[in-house]
Amino acid sequence: MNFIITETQKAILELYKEEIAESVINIQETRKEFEGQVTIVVFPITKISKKSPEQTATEIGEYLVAHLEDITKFNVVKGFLNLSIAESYFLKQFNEEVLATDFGVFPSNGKKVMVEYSSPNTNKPLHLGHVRNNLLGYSVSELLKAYGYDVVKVNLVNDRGIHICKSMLAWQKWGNNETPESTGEKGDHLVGKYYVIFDREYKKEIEALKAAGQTEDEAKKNAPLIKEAQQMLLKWEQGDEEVVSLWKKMNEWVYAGFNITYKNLGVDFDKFYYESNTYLLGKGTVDEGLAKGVFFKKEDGSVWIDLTEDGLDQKLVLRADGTSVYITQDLGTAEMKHDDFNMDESIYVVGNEQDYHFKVLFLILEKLGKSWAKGLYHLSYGMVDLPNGKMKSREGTVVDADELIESMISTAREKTEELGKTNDFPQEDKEELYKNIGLGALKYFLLKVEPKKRLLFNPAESIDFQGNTGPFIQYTHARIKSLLSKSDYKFGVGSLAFGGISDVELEMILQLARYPAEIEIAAKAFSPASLANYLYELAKLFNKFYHEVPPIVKTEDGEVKQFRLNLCKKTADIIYAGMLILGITSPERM
RNA sequence: GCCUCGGUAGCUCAGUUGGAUAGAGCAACGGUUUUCUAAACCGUGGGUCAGGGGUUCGAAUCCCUUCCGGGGUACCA
Repeated sequence: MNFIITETQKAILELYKEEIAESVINIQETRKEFEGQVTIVVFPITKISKKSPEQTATEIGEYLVAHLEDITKFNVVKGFLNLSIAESYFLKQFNEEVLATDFGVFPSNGKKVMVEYSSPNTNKPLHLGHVRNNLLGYSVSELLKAYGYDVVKVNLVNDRGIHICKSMLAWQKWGNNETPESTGEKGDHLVGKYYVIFDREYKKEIEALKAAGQTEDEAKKNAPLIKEAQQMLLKWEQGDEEVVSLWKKMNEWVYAGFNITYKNLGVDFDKFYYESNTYLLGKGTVDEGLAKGVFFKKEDGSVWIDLTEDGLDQKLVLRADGTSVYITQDLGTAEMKHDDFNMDESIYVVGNEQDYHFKVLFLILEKLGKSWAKGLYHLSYGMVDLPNGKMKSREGTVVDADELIESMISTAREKTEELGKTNDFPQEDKEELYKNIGLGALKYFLLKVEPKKRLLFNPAESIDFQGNTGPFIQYTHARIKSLLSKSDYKFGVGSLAFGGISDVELEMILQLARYPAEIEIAAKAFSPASLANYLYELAKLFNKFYHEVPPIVKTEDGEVKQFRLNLCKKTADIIYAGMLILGITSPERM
């Protein structure tokens, strides 16, 4: 549409004798209720024309029709100049751009980006909140790949700390040597069970101490269990053999469990980092900061940075006893990751409760003069809430990832069998299909919402399979595939000459042509949600088209048939590719 | 208290740099299948875009302010 902007600039120069910036020309798609396809908003131009909006629009309209062959006519509604563009223009665009094999494929941009996501704690199984993180991280990675980046997916596993010791201690005390093998339980669930047991017993002790006259805070500190857990952590840090081997054993159980969940979710990683290897990092960075005068030391020996000039607070970066805090580790880890991969950009997919932490982290790295600090980005997303509030692993009020996946698949099975769609499928294919549909519904449900918004999940209401859902889009794809196979489709660029394409067909061309721009928008915003909504609009439009047009398979006119089949084929291709970016597979049949 | 992110239909959500009468889905009601998959399509009803003020030819969108909700707030990660 650039030619319209250029020509409008010329029109203004000729009519009103003034040069005008491209940005002043506000161009948009014409609303359906008006005639035309492209609209120029002329209000901003009236300042130059010194005439009424209607008169300005009319003058420009007349100029454009006279000078551009592809603009056939125009109409003016208030300050809106609606242009009708020749059908041949769109047909040409469709045949030459949209049907090209490299349509929507971005060449490499030569940049490397790291996406860090998942980052689980190894003391409990994954829940719905983690699922959102994983799907978002995976999808953003795919999106950036599609946009031309070289992507490295990493997982920084939080495999050490007091929380792990809690599970370990409870298992030692009450576990009776249970193992995943002996119980048949998934390893992460087994370990999580002891985390819950710890919390339950710990609370009992707190209550007892409170009954004995201690305050809540005292009781929390003095409970024997928490002291024992802290002892255990100390031993772990000292390399105590018994503790370390228990830690290794239980972590292995958890990893085996996570691997299954990751596989079911369809997410993967190029590299794992373990906090047990990185938690001592960052002290060198602290020294560097002190030397550069970015940090300062207090009398007690603790190290701080003053960010009050940046509207933030003073922040501790190293304790008085020389041990690190969270941000110390993250400073060190950031440097290490950069040394390892030398990436241009780095995305941290982490929940919004850490907004402040990352703001501080990035600011510190910038103040330390790290050239790569400006390429860091915190992809912050909202919590997943249940109707009665937040999920809490300790209290067992969570939607478990494995159970959720399982229930999505069985719902897909029920619905599909109810519809009788898979009666002639081999058993293996059926299971594959149910998995694709169930996960398609789940993934789309979570990804269609803008990341930063928090999201409500009501376990009592099952995730839909109709309307604005994954299965709806998958269904559209399957429908097209069926149609193409029945029509014996062969690719061929259609004629430019034939007339009479309908409104829906025109809309489809426009919607299809938008795909590369949508990838770009989504990639720049790190937002699979906008892509998801685009794909939904495309699928919806296709279904409308499918109903309005007489059966394509039986179309007599070869050119019309070819054109319509091309529309179908391209729609299926884009749905397939776009859904893959969301991590969703679109079946051939469903 | 301060910082930060949200508040759009009964519910779940779209709404790019300010543009025309704010859109979908679900739920409710009604209709569509001798034709390529009805997980579809078409229609009806449903709104003080949290409230107020301002800027503008024009505000869900920008500014100010109040209310409600989430999160953070210096030695947890």
